[in-house]
Amino acid sequence: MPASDAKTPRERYRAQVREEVKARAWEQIAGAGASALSLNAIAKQMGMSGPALYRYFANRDELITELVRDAYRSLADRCQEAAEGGADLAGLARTLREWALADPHRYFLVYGTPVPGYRAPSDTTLIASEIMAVLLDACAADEAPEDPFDTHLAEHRLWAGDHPAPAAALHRALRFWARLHGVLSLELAGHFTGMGFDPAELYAAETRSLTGP
Amino acid sequence: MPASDAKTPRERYRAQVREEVKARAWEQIAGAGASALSLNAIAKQMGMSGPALYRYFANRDELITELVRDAYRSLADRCQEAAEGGADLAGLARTLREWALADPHRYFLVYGTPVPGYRAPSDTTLIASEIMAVLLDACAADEAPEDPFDTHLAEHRLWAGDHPAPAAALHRALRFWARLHGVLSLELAGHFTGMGFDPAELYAAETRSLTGP
DNA sequence: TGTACATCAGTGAACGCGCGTTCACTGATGTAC
DNA sequence: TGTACATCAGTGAACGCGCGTTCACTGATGTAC
Repeated sequence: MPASDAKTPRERYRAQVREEVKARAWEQIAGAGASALSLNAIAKQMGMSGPALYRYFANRDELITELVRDAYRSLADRCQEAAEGGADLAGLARTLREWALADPHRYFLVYGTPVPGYRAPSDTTLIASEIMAVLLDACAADEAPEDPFDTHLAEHRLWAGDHPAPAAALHRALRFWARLHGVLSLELAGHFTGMGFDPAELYAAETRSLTGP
Repeated sequence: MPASDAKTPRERYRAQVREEVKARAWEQIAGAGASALSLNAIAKQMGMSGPALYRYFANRDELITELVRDAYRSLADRCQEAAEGGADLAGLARTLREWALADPHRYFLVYGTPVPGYRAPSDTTLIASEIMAVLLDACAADEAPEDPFDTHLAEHRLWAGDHPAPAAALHRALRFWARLHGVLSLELAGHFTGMGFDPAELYAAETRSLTGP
């Protein structure tokens, strides 16, 4: 029997059920947050008994891990697509915002308050650095004035791996994350509700501050 | 009997126990997050039976509300002290960071992922606007170049109440929140760990971006 | 093509746990005469 | 100063709930000869 990607019907079925479990899990997270995620509740919603899920996930933590991985993966994919489509920093900023607004709980699962008692798997770091690479490419294409922080980064650039971007570009990348994340998480956590201005405008202004003169 | 602030021994005792309950609650939040807060566990830790706490708090939600209020209050106080001490924007930025680092969970309770199923009481809005007023004072003292977002803010400044700050100052205030919050929440959620650079330096760089040329 | 066997999905009962909350109660502390 | 009464802190038992997880099992689906 040669090595093959062809899936047996059983494998296909397994994958299908796993996907449905994850879909229900997202619905549940959307309703009550990640810490309220319950295997029993998901099973009930799918018309199965609780223990049945243990055929598909070793335990609750493995399910959460899978969700975090998927969330991260989807952001990385969106960023790479955007970059291949020729997006600049402003384009990446738009991509990030669209991704975040499309599903705030997915955003929070990755960038929000850490889920108590949950330890992220190490391979999410890999995905994070994929995203960072896309961002650094976009940052390296631009020029920025010198800043004291640049000299700090010039000596602390391990996190950039072997990416050839100059320190000023690293700084731009961090600025990108911090500024956009600042607007997004305040907005998604509801801190702008009732204030009357349009968060999208603030997001746009912060985006300009990254790419402007 | 004239109206009086003098507390009876019983009142003093009640206040004392309430404070200890809250202190234990913070310890618990520090360990497992706000959504894992348990009245029974707090009671046990204090050497009392579970129902005893219902003498002091109507229910779990009231306790959380009290914690949120206290957290907000303490930040507002720190900001006002700083402002009275003549702090400028950079000084306020330092105050915010010190407050956040002193107790990350307290920070998250206010600015982090919303606690599922919990609705913040309306009077926290009042405290939030106290903080905003301090910030606007500091922002009004400075000048900044025109930005398209300023014109948006000029027509959406209800959130600033009757504060006389010009639109550019409102913009600076929002920038202050968004940029500093961006660094802080990424840092506190652990997204910079292992990257090798010093988050305090990034925070400082972002602070400069608020007050610089 | 049919039969014998292995694999695997799903069930139902059970375990032990901790939760928020109520209730009727005891005992100590304060108040009024 | 002493006695009678009201107030209130705290207890222990109980209710109903849902959780994650294990276990022995049934029954259907696939595989090998």
